[in-house]
Amino acid sequence: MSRKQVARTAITIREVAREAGVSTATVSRVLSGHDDVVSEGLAERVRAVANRLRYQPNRAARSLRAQKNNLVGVVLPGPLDSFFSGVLEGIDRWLQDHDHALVLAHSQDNPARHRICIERFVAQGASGIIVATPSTLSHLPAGFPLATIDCERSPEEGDTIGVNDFDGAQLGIAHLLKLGHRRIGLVAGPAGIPTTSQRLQGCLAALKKAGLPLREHLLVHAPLSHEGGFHAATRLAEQPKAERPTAVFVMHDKLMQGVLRLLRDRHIEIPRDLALVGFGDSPWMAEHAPRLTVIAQPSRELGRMAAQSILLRIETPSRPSNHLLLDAELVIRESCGAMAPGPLSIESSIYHSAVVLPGTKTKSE
Amino acid sequence: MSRKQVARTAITIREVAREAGVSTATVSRVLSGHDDVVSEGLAERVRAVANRLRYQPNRAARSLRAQKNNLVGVVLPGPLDSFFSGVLEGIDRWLQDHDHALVLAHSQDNPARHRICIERFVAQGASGIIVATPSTLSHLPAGFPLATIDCERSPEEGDTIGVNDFDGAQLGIAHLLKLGHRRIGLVAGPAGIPTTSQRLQGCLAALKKAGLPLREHLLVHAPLSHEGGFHAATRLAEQPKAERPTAVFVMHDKLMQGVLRLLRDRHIEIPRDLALVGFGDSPWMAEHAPRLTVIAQPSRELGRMAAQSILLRIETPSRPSNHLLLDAELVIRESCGAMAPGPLSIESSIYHSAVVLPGTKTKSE
DNA sequence: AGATCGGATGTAAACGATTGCAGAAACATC
DNA sequence: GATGTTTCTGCAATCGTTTACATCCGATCT
Repeated sequence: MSRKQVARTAITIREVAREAGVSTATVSRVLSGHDDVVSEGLAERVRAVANRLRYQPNRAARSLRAQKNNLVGVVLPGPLDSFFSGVLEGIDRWLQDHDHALVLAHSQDNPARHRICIERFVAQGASGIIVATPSTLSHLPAGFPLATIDCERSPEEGDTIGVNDFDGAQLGIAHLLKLGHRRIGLVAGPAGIPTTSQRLQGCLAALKKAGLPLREHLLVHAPLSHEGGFHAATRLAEQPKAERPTAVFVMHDKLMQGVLRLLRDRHIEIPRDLALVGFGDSPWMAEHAPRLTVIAQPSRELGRMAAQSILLRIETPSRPSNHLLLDAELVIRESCGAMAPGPLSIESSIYHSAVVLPGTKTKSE
Repeated sequence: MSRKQVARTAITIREVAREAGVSTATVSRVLSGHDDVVSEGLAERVRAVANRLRYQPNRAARSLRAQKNNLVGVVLPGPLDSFFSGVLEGIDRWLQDHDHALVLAHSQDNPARHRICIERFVAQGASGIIVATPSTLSHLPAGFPLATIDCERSPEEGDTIGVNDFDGAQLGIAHLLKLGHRRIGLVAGPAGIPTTSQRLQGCLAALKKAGLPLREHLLVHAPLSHEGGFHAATRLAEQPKAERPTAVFVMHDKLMQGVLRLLRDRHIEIPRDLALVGFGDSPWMAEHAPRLTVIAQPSRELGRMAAQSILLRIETPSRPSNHLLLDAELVIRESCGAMAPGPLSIESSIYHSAVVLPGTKTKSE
């Protein structure tokens, strides 16, 4: 009688209970894993019925009762570059494997919007929030589960996960030193932001360790843009010949392409005329001709750790906040001459190419 | 008496009601916009109290009651390239502006995972789903609000939003023809997938319109990878000199870098020796030296339309499914010689560069 | 004046899942 | 056989909102 219409409403625990001839309590106990108090036979029967009916517990009801929905809010800046894409993927993967869902919001690099995103997450009752945009976070309840990625924050505001920029930069310089370079140009991001200074300090430490001084005229700061990189490179190229660097460490993805442009304009060939090391994990750097040696940030790993942290904190709000620093990695490719450029190995990937006639049918419209 | 502890639980509608001296029904009516039946004075008082207490309605309860949570699931393939990032941003923006939240899941290019993602969304009671990975969708309830982006599907399964690859490709060829090129190399994706054939058909149409035949030996299919592009370009470069193309249309981001590599290996200079047109909107193509002329897909727009569609469908499940095709756009840059390469304009961006002393303090540890 | 109407507010029943508590068997112990 | 113990299952309250329905009250109409 009740199915005079096609069942438009999802099936509930009550229907499973009725069908199996038990109470809803029993069904709940079986399906929620508290089945250790239910006799095995019954449990089996209930499971069978639930399965047959394709029963899916209603999340809203569950959240209401449990006073927590398994949602984790993630706030990212506007356009997702490869770094944030990696982070996002890492977060997603961990959350999916741990029965949580990822609610995404772009702050669009707008502090007001950023604020709104966070407030909305709190209002929606998100269990926790992961933020990857440095900004003020004053407006969330004290003790709210929070993790920040790669943005320096006062440690008392939740967990922080970051990249060890200092050691990463050291790696880059050390590599160049080992290849015999002594005049190394440094193209850094804008002074004053933590990432820039960490990386710079790493460079200095590596130089010092080798007993070399910093040549101040070989250090250039630039805003994080194509043009920034271009002009920084210009400065280096305009040094008197004897002072000109034999290698350059470009400490940000966004600066690299401008640098490359200048090198091309001046017919400076990599790695013949100049060794080059980048920082970041944009895929294009791996496929650029020549392929660029870089310090790669473990972006996926970063996301994974952030997700892990936030879940731990949700579980145990009182646990002391922890602060992770993941190591960056030196990926040696062709741009320092440390690896022969060589031709692409054909066997490195399955490929095919064929000529096809233009008669191929495709449904138009 | 009730606040012997710090208020750990969020405040509810009941507290607002008590504080304002009215019933919960009244509060609900005021706050949910059905305040036209409530006298203005009371409504004002209630609003004031709610505001003072920073009352935020509980989403879970609301969802449970309303039988719909305002969540839209989005399934994307594994690593987010710039296209999908744009799509995602477009979706997010629209949803944020329309009181819905974006729940993200990566399918990691894995059909099984893809299936799981969708099932999970359905189980979580998502109001609708947006999919951008072509795959089987058989396992979702008939009539479930669904929108697909840029993957050809049978039209009865929800709304579809796509790019007009046909016209886009025509645009690219037309541009090259206008510049006087007659031998145009075509580097296409793998045969058999809809995107490839649409673009190819567009090329043919443009050639036909100009009264030119397709030169079959100048058409090469390749798998979507660096190597694919490299080998395709190799084929073209190995044509007898008289047959060698004066321009090449590379119809996929992922093929472009391989092509560029070959050109560099053979010292073929762009645009002097060869004109080049790409397809896609990867930022690196805009900043590559030389900057590449491309057919750009309106990725953000695509996302926006998908979100808009899905909300309309959620609102009116019965409405006829619609199918959008957005136009791609020709972005003329330097790689065809149609625009003088010229130096970077300094005034095009605010920049600064400075030499700083290494003494800058940064907190270590 | 009494009946009627209509506007403003409150009452209480949903929504679906979980869980403390109580009750009912089944079994052991004295 | 009565009582205690254990094991299993059901009852019913609960989470916070929304909303159909009842109620109340003042105003209008006859």
